Amino acid sequence: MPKLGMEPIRRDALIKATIAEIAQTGALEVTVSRIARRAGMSSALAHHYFGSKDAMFLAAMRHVLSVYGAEVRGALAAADGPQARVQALIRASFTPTSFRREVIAAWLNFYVLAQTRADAARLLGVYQRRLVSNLGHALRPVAGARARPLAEGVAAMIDGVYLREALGAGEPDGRAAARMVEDWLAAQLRTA
Amino acid sequence: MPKLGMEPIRRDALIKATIAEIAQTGALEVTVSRIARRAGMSSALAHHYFGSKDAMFLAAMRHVLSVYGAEVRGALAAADGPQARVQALIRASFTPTSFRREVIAAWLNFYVLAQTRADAARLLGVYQRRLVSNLGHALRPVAGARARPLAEGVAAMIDGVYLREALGAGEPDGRAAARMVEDWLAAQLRTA
DNA sequence: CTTTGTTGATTGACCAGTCAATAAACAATC
DNA sequence: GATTGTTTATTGACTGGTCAATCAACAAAG
Repeated sequence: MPKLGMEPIRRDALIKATIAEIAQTGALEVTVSRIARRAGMSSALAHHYFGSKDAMFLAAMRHVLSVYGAEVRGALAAADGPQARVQALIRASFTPTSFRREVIAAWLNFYVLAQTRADAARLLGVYQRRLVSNLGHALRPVAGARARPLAEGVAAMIDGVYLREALGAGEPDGRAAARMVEDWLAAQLRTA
Repeated sequence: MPKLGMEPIRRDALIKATIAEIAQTGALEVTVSRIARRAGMSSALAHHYFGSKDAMFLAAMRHVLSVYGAEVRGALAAADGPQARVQALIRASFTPTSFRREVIAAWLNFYVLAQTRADAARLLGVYQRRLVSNLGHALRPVAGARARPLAEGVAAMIDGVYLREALGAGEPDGRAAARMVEDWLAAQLRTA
């Protein structure tokens, strides 16, 4: 039965199962056994590949963050000019890939984890600062000295819209969410 | 040793200890024993008064939400005129009472809890809708038909600023946070 | 002596992590 | 191409510990 080269497949399955399990049962009740069962293997194998439950959490976080990071880079590469770059950054946070119940739930749990776990906080901080930095640079040609505070406002707005969608009843609407942030930013830019 | 009339005192101590413990150790590792010890009693007594761990969580949530609700009502009562009411609503979310690391941490954990626990979601939903509703009514005289979408934007902004402060390194600065939301709203109102 | 407050001890369940054992795939040697 | 050994994949069974919840018993106050 055992086939070689299973490691990457198993790791991937476990990471996805971890995210799914966290989203479904909440971080309070996730167990290695449940994750492993969802990923179609024994809990012993999960330990074999990740060593500990904590390591699995961290790996899952890194996965979510790297997917998001890739999306941002892709959108930036395709953007032409300052306005387009700002728009790309905002919309990248609300693409169908990232803006799904499951992924949103993962982000929420990562926020909570980052409150007490230093490594999680560090990981999250990197991405948060990068977003503000990216926004700041993109806004510089348009807003000059106001670029930095504006970038922080946009970042806050993105997070806030994220939250409300995560907790709202209906299906998350990425297009509407992005438009909201863009509208608010546009109004800011129109005021001297 | 036993003194009569201890129930309200014990309940209060347990609720506060629950919040403190969640903030300190994170929702993943809270145990009834730790909470009870922090509140100065045995775990058996904690069960005696609340019946279950879940009930303690819910009671703690209700406490945080009721404190916040009282603050909002107080601010609204003292406000005169539409602008003052909007300002009061925004600032009430960032008073020193509510805008402390510990309370922020509690809110974050409640958000996560609300993803999987129906009663928590219901409780949170009531307060979220009330905030948007309050903001909408206060904005009506100033913004007319735009009041509702503006209210949703302000609410999102409040949540977002909350989040970023909760995860930032420095001490939360409520005054600056409130000013930021007010500035963004002012810019929105200045555009037809 | 009943009500209220309080705890130590106990229980039953569960969980993270370990380990020994098995089985396939691969590789080298004869 | 048969033999032998090595690596990788995989699991069932086990362990040490912890936790939520229960209970019996005790102490004060009315």
